[in-house]
Amino acid sequence: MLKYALLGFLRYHALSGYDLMRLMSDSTRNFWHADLSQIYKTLKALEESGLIESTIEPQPDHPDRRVYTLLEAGQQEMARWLAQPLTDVSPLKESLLLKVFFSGQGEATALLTQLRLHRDLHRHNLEHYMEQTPRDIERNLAMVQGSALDALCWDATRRAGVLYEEMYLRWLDETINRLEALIAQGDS
Amino acid sequence: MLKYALLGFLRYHALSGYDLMRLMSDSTRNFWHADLSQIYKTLKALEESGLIESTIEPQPDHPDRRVYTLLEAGQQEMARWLAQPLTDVSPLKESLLLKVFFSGQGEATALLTQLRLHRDLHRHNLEHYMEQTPRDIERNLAMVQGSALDALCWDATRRAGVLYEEMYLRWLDETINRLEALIAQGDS
DNA sequence: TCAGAATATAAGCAATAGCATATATGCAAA
DNA sequence: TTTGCATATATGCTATTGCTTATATTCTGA
Repeated sequence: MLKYALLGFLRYHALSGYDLMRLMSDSTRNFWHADLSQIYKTLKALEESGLIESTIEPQPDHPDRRVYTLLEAGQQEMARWLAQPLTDVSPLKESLLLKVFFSGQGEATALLTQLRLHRDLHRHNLEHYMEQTPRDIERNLAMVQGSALDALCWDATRRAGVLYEEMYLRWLDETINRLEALIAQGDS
Repeated sequence: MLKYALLGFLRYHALSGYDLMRLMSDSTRNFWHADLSQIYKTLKALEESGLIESTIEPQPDHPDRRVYTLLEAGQQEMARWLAQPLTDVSPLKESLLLKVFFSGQGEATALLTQLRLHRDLHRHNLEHYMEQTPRDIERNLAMVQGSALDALCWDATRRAGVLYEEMYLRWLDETINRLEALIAQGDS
């Protein structure tokens, strides 16, 4: 679905590969991301498919950039995708939970250390989504001249990031408490 | 990381590809999953790498099954993986949120329909994690003769699934309310 | 003047994923 | 007897992912 993420952003505004990478990093990172190499490859494939086109644009103080613009075919493809209902919950992959699941085979104290580290990481993420991401979204919305519905949609996805991090922190606290209690009992 | 998921289960108990598929479906589906074809391919690769071995086991009322057993090298590889700290939060990919993000370009009412559908899907998932998954986990724990720490770890990951679904339902309610309010204002 | 960072583009390649397809055995219900 | 489903194994193949690597321009600070 990287294709649609790129078409989606280009539907707002002509952008370069590097712009797209930064937009994703700012605005969608809690639920979508892509490697820069993947972005360039997919842009190339989209151009070869006739959905977008590009031109080289010199810049005064930076290297030249390749700016991509959505073509009518790309516009229609994006509209088709948006109209298409999503009927399944997408399955998640979560590395930490996989490790927790099998950590009964390891050291409870090592798991505890791991969970404490992740609590800090998630705190940091939460802080970012509550403080920096609203600013990034506001700036990016202004840049693409988004509508009221755009604003609601973008903020709703940021809000999902906030709720997710809060949920994760609650789970981490709970699990750390359970582990501490088990260790205190001498069962490991 | 499918390799480690498979090694992890085999560390408890010799199992077939089909057993592993069912164990994953029962116990880890909120944070890990794999296609059956991938499971078979990975088991084959693990056997070729000398981490596991297999034997064919006839069954009275079912087709023969190939049972995989962990070798010492596999045991050590799993222990190495468990001891290795996970220092990054794994980035998520969430198809619905990607669609929500770009739905400012579509119809607010179509998005509303989509969100209502997902609310039902997530309710169903939550019910499953609260009712069926504890039974599956209890049965599977008994089968592998898990320790108290195993029980805590397995239940903790189920609990993460519960909290995730509750969070998601809360987010869906919130977002549906915001959309309804926007539509009532006539801004879309 | 040079090094480091930011900006900017892009290919190589191995690993992973996912869907489709194929084949077979055995049981239960119509 | 036949059909459908569960059980069970496994390959083909395309798409996607992710990490590495490469190259270049421009600016800033030491």
